[in-house]
Amino acid sequence: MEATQRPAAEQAEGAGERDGTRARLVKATAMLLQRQGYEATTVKQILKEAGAAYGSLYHFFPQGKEELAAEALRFGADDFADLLRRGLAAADDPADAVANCALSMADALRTSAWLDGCPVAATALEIIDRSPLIQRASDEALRQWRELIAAKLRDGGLPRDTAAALACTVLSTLEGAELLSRVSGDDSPMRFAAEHLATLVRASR
Amino acid sequence: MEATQRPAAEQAEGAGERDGTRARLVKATAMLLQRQGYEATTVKQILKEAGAAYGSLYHFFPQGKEELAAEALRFGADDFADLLRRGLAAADDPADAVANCALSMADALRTSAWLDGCPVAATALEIIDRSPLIQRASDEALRQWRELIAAKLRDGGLPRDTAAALACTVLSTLEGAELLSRVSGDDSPMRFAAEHLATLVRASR
DNA sequence: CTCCGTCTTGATCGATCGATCAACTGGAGG
DNA sequence: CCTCCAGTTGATCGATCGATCAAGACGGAG
Repeated sequence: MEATQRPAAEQAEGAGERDGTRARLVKATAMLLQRQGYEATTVKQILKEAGAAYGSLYHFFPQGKEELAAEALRFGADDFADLLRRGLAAADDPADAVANCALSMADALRTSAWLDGCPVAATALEIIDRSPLIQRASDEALRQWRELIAAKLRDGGLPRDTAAALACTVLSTLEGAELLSRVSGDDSPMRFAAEHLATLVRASR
Repeated sequence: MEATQRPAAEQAEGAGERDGTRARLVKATAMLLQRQGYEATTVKQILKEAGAAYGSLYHFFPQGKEELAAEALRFGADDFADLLRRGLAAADDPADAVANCALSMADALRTSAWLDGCPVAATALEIIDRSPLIQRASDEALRQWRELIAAKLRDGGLPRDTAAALACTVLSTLEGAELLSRVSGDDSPMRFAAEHLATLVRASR
């Protein structure tokens, strides 16, 4: 059985044409998970935001909210990966590149009234040991982002192991600075992170 | 055998709190908030964990779960502050002191199966813009910890502003590294943070 | 046209949520 | 002895949770 037949029009590209019901569900869920986490996000809220009905959700995601959330996290992860790629590509010097990422996040946070940051942090923290499916999706997102940063550090001349460890700390600092910024409603933690991460990267070569 | 049924702590010493039902509620709530956040923690779970009944909760906390959670966050914040104080006091050099804090957190996480870390992070992220009471308690906790770190950096000779900014990033990195460690079930992000934070502090003087 | 699989609709389900409340307990003070 | 009341108990509330399902709309194939 090689099933998987879908309308070619909707499967073709992820972007472009107006979204189908499935895509709208994923998008709406990704936004809600990013802003208020998993438990605080209700199915009703998702359906309203996506303009869909109950049955549609369970048609595309037979396992319900949990399966949809895992898919939404993967969607959000790709989105955030793009932000990192842009920030990293905007400077040759890895130190400047990392600082760019932090400043991009500071911008996104400020202009969204401290709502839009990392798409998995809130969900990941509350789901630990409660949903293997979602925890796994979160873990993969974080590893994907780490690797993006590590690659830039390697290009900058750092040895493989050094780059991997440093990339891990860079991501830690970005995530933590976002927490502090969102809670306090002030982007200075994010801007301090930009400055200090540049210092740290320079000190590591 | 029938000597004293009550702990001697009943003697009121002004503001001293007895280790009674109220204290048990706060303690149980603090633990649950730390591990699974606010929305995932149910009142029933709290009552079972604390060995209390519904009425007792609403007797001590008329505003219910939200009021109890805010109190529990303050309790947990003091607990975590003690961990930081011990880590910071264990070394004269601020760089070593900060690394100590990270390693202490790594220990606590590993020995608790990645459950016990920062007592406010999970709750803070999901509650943003949903409960001013709890968000305020989270913000105050983070500021308290920042100030503990900043004081150590000032003692190490850093100017006031420099110390404040650096303390902010130190706490960001600790929080983010805990996120990565808990999600991946691996304390290396926390240990990398220890190493890199020491490097960063040394590079800042 | 009919047939059939894909997708949508919303009423409805049982479970569980946070919260309320009247009844009760036991020790302190008169 | 009695009253008084801080503290406790658990049944019960209405609301809402995530999930289910029968019914039907829609469009392509025959």
